[in-house]
Amino acid sequence: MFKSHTCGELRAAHVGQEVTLAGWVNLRRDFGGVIFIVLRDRAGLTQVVVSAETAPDARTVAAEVRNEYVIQVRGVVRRRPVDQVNVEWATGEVEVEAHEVHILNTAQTPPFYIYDDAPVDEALRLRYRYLDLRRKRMQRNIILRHRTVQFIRAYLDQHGFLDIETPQLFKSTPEGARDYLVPSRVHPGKFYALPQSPQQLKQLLMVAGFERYYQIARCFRDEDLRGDRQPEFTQLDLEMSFVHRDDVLDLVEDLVTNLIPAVVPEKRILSPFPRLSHAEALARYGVDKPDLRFGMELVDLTAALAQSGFGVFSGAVQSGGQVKGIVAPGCADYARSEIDTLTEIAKGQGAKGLVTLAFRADGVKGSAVKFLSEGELAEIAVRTGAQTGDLVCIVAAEEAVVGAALSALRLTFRDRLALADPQLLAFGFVLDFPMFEWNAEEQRWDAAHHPFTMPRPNTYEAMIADPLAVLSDAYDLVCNGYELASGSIRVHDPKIQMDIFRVLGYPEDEARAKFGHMMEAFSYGAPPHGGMAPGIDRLVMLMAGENNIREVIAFPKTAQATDLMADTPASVSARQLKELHIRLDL
RNA sequence: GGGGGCGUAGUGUAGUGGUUAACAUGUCGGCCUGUCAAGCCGAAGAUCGCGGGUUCAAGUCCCGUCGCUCCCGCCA
Repeated sequence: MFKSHTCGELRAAHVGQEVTLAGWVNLRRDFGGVIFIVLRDRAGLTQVVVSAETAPDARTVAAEVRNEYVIQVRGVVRRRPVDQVNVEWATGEVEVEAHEVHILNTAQTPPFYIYDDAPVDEALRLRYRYLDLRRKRMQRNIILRHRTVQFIRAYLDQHGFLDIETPQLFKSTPEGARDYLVPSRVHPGKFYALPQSPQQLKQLLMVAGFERYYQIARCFRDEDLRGDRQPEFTQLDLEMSFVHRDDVLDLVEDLVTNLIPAVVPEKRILSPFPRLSHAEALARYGVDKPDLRFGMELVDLTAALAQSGFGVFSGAVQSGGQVKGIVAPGCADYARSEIDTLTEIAKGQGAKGLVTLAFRADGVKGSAVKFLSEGELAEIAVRTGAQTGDLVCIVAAEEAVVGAALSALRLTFRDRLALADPQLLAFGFVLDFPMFEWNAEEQRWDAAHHPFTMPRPNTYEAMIADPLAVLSDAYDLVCNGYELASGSIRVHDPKIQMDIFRVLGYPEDEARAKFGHMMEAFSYGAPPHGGMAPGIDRLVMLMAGENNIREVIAFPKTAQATDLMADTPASVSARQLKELHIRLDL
C-alpha cells in the first residue's frame, strides 16, 4: 500500500506516530523555509508541513509540487499549536511533519477549481467529469448514493427479497416511452430494445415463484430530458407476491422511513406518510405529485362565482370548468411587473389569464375588481381566508388547466417566499389513479399507468361500459413535488388482462403478439402480486439537496442526451453498419 | 418539435455603438519559517463561441449557427 492512513482519520490520538499518506495536492502554501501542503483523498484533508530546517530534501521536492499532483508523504503526526487548530476539519487538531515527499504523478493545471465548489460552466464540468467528480460536492453525492443503495440492499435482504438480474436486451413494447433499439447482427432487420423498466420480467419472476424480488435496475427511455430525467436512469425495482396494495405501501414507507435517518440524519420526514387519492391530490394541489411541505392549497370558488356577472368566471363554469384560487400571504403589494410574471406562468400552463385580487388596507385591488360585486369579493375573502396584505390568484378554466396553472403558481410562491422547509422530505402516497385516460389525439383509451395494472376491485365490473369510471390499484410515492416511485397491484388473471387489452383497443391477435408470453405465463398459476419502483436518482437528489439528477450520477448526459467527455453518440464505421444490415438515411 | 436564458483571458464576472476590453482568482517568476482561499513584488495570458449583416465605428444592434441550460410538448 502507498499509505498507512487516509487523509481523513488522523487525530490527536495519533500524535507521535510515523505515518504514510498519499493523495492529491489540494492546495500548497509556500513560505520558502516552510511549505504547507493540504493533502486530499476520498476520506478528507490533512495538512502536511515540510520544513527546510528538518527535511531539506523533502522541502526541495515540495517546492516543485503543484495543485492536483499525486504525492506520497512520510512523516510524523504532530499536534498543532493550540491557536492554529483548524476547527473546520476533522483532522484539524494535527498535522503531519514530512521527512519524505515523493511525487507519484504530476498534473496539468486543472480547467477549474477542484478545492472549491464554486460554480463552473456545465459543459466544462461534463467535459472534464473525472475532475468534477473530485470535488467535494460530487464526492459527497456519489458516496451518499452508495450508502443509500447499500442500505436498501441490506434492508430488502432482511425482508426476504432476492436480487435477481434481468436482461438489458429485451423486447420493444408498443406503449410508453420511445425505446432505445439495438440491432441484431445475427437476425437481419430485427432489433432488441433496452428496457424502459423490467416490468414484464419482474412479473414473470413472480409467476416463477420467487415471491419477493428486487433489482437496482438501469432503465432506458428515449425521450427529451429534464432536470429530473436522464435517458438512462436507475430504479429500485421491487415486486412481491401474495400482497395487497397496503402491503407494498407499508413496506416502502418502512424502508424509506428507516433509510432517511440512516443516511441523511439532518433531514426530517412526515410520519406516517400522508396517503391521498389522486382525485384529492388534484383537488387540493392541482397536481398528482404535490409538494406536501407547505399549505397554500387550492380553494374551490366554482359554486360561489358560477352566477357572477364577470363572464370570465361564469363562462368557465357554464362550459363545465372550474374557478379556483390560492392565497399568497403578504403579496398584496406586488408591482405590476410581478403580477405580469405570475400571469405568464399561468398562461404557460394553458390559462387564458390570471385574476389577482390584492387585499390591501384601502380595499381590494386588481383589474377584475370592477367586475365583481361587494358580495362576491366578501365571499372570496371568506372562502380563501385572505387577510389584509394577501394576494389571491384565481384561475377560471377547465379542470386540468386550473390545476396546472395554480400548481405552477403555488411552486412559484414556494420558491419566492421560501415556504418549504429545505430540511423536510415530505414523502406521501397518491392512490386510486384512474385506470384509463382518453387519448383525444388518437381517439382511443390509454392505460394511465400500464396495461398490467389491476383495476380496483369494486370498479372492475364497469370497465367495458365506462372505462373512465374505473380506478386502478396503482399508486405513486411523491416527495417535495417530485414523483419518486410508481407501482401497482398487477393483473394475474388472463381474462381480466384480455378485457383491459380490449378497452385499449388491441385486437386479440395483436395483444398475443406483443404480450403472448405474459398471457401464457399467467395461465400457469400466477400469484396475486404487485410492486413499486422508486427512482434512485431522484431519491438521492432530494436527499442530497440537489435539484438536478446529474448531480448524483457519476457520468450523466447533457440535456441533448450527449456525453461531452467521450463525445457520444458518435458515428460508427461503415463496416459495423454493414454487419448490422443497416443503411443510413440522413 | 417549440419557447426562454446564458456564451468576454485557465476559471468566475464587469463592460451607454466610440481610446490600448476591466476586475477577482488561477498560472509563471521572485521574496518570505506557521499558514490554512497565506502575504508582498513582477510578468504572461482574450480571434469577446462561430459565420454573416447594419454602421464612419460592433463585445455591445440584427440574422443565422453551434454549445450549455430551464420550460412546454413528450416521459405506459
